[in-house]
Amino acid sequence: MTNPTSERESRKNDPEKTREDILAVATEEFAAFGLSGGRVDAIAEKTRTSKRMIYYYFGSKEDLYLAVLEKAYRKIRSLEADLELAGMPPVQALRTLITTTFDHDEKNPEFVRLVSIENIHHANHMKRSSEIGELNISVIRTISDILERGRRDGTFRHDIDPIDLHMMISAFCFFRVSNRYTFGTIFHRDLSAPEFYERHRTMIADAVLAYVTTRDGEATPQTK
Amino acid sequence: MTNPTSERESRKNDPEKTREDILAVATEEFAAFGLSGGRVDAIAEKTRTSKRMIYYYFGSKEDLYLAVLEKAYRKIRSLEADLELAGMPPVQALRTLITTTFDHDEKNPEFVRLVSIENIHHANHMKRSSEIGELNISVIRTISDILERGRRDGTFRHDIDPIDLHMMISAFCFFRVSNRYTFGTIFHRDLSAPEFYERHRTMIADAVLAYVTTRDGEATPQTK
DNA sequence: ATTAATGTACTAACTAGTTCGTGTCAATTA
DNA sequence: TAATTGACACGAACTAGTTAGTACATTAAT
Repeated sequence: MTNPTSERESRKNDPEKTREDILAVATEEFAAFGLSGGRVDAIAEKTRTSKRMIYYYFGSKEDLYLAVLEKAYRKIRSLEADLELAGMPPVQALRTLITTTFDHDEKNPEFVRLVSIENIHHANHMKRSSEIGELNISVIRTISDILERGRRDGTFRHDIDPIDLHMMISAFCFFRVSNRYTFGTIFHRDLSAPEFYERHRTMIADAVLAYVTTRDGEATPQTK
Repeated sequence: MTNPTSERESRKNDPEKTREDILAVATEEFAAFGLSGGRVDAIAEKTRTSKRMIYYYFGSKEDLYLAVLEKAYRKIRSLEADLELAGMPPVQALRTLITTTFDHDEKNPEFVRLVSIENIHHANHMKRSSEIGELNISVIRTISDILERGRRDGTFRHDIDPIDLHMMISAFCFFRVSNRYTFGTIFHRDLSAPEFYERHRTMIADAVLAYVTTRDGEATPQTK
């Protein structure tokens, strides 16, 4: 019935490629429309395989979403690892960490969007993931080390918590990407435009460094 | 036919209350589950009225969502207006603006979530809103004025753009709330816990003030 | 020949939006 | 003053279209 003549297209099984293909398409779909907004059928259509395969490999929509999320986190983790900040003087190490974070978020808006989406869902999928739970504490050790050395050589203030500092750095870099659209609409400024890239990158690093290098007590005046 | 006996519950028409009721419930629903995740039927059930009324007053799910968003923005706008920062010395004015923003985001997580959700949707609804488009530029004027006065009396650096500074302040305050869940899961730290409130509030203000008060050229060292 | 991989066609449940009919109230008319 | 009318406010039940997930059959690989 289905094409009895010669042009019978033969199939090639390639499980890994199929899996990766689905993951890539799903990443796009979920990053674009969210978990509830993303459509399994839409993913299936954009894939060179079928919906059946999505369920064959990933079981459910939610598990597919989790796989997408895990892949995104795996990527950022490897980035932080090979920075070799331990060899640099503290100020330079911190500046490098900040600009690296900045560049990462700038270049990976889907990652930023996926994390935003996961927050809308109260991080419920992430909680179920053994993988993501473990593998993000390395940044904190890196920051602790930089802070420690900066304190010892007298350049950094003494009352900074590493997780707080990480939050501060992430906040800057993340917001610029995550809130692009509302910000752009309200202030008529396209935050993804190249003209702001260098300026914001420097500004963010300057701000964080200005903070960590202020003397403890006299930090900043409460009044003029 | 319908209950011929005495217990005929009479209906009271109260259009404004009905409208407000729907809006309040919809705000919760959309903030909790997003636009695609939020269910019109769920909203209808939690309301003391029916689904018919939602469509009667708001026309469509998307228009209801837009109404929710507009109401949220209307609220923050009124807050910024009555601050009277013009009378304060620049450093104090800026610190007040920062802590006010911080407190607002802290106390209105639904607002933060709605804005996150709107960014997932590329701010497409906001773009259609005449109301939101106009009414948020007042902050920029306020910041411009503070920066101007700070420059004149020699406390602030000269190369700061008011919109950039607003972004910086928003980023800090917003991220803490918007990324609560993923952050909490990864670092086992509940950012909504009261023990961090004062510390983060001070930290954020200190960081911004440290940045704006650094001398222009020597800002922060590129290397140690 | 047995298992792994894949495609087609389907379904059960859900979901945004609608239909149709009823209750409320205030202005108008008798 | 009592009855009438019509615009607005409201509710229950329904519909048409979608959407996540599956049953079943078929083809490749080892």
